[in-house]
Amino acid sequence: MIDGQSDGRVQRGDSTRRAILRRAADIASVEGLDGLSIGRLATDLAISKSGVFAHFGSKEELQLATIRAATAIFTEAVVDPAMAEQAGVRRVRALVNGWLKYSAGRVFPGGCFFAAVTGGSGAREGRVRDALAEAGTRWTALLVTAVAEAREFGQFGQDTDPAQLAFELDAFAHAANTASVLHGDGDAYIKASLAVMNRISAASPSPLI
Amino acid sequence: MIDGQSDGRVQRGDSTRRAILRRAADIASVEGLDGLSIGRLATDLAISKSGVFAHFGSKEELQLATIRAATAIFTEAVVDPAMAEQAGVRRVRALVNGWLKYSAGRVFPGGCFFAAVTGGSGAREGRVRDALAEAGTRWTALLVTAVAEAREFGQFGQDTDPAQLAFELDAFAHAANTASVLHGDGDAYIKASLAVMNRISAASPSPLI
DNA sequence: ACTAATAGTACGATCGTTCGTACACTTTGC
DNA sequence: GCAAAGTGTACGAACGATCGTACTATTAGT
Repeated sequence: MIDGQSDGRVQRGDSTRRAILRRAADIASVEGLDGLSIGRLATDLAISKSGVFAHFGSKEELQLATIRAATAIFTEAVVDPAMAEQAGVRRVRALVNGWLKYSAGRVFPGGCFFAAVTGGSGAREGRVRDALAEAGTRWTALLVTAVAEAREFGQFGQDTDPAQLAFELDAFAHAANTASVLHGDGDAYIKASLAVMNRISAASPSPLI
Repeated sequence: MIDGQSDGRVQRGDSTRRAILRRAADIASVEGLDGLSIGRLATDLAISKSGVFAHFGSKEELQLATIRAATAIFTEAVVDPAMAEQAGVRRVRALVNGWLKYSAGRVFPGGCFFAAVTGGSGAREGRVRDALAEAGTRWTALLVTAVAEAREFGQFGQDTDPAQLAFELDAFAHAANTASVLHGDGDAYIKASLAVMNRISAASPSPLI
């Protein structure tokens, strides 16, 4: 059959693959990408170890696939809704607030997947680190672009540096994630929201006239 | 001999113990506290595995001792110099700028030890996570206190919320650390410095009169 | 029959941990 | 002063478990 859609075997394979990756992303968000183990995944999902292994061929490939899966989940949870907003400051708000909701709502049990995984894999060299760096770069670029658009629309002052503003907003969000995960401090999200609000209004054009 | 100082055995033991912990902190700052392995430490330091093990009795105890050692290094690098400054906004600046220098200068090869180690150990339960949480709490409290003092001195407006301001300053610092470690982005420290400067001057009393 | 997904088995390596032991040093009793 | 007893550090070997990976069946869908 030419149409791969209707091969039940492949469908079954895709389904278990998805299950593996969803579980892998959850585990990694708590224990890091090195906390992943093929044997443990197999036990958790009641699959044979070799069955899990066959899907990826190596642990590094499993880690990379996990990063891709987590990226997709993140995109669906944060990026897509924000891109549905109109460009400009509304989208900037949607991105940051969506991120905060994504972290607070524990889309991954360990909070933000990338924040959890960066420590422990972010300082090493190799394809895993590169993939993480690229995911980070894409997110930053998205935020910078959104800010730049808002400035073009006159919603931020001309003296606003998009990269700088994006850096600060992202910093607030990540700080809230860390505080929540490590200290169970739910107020951190309120602090972050407040900081974001104030920072955005501070960047509004001619606030003093 | 009553004076315990002169027991050559203990001195030797302390010296190797320090060497183990220094190396352990460096490794953990790159690979996380789970990346620590007794066997690897032994190999790196040309000590027997059991020799390393004997110093701690369990891996968890090694991890806890590593956290304590890293805390001491951090305190010496960041806290002590800042506490030597006069209380108030100068000390606030010294704390944050000292932290940035500590991160940029790679006192630990993986950047900030605690940032690196929190992902992967921060979301789990147990004594290791508790120790990390406590270290974080102490640092935050230090920063909040410094801000509160500055406000008492009239260096920040009365409407300044110390916890909020501390949260934001700390967020900038950590964001710079992450960007530097993950993307090799040295400009992040400049962004963070700028953000800190602006945020502090925004909190200065009556800036618009 | 052919193919794709999964299972089964086994491998070498490394993990944390537990032994018994050797050596260096200190303290004690004579 | 000097040997005996005690203490602390480090060693080497071995343990059971788990790791990633490599094979060869087996099962199920086309």
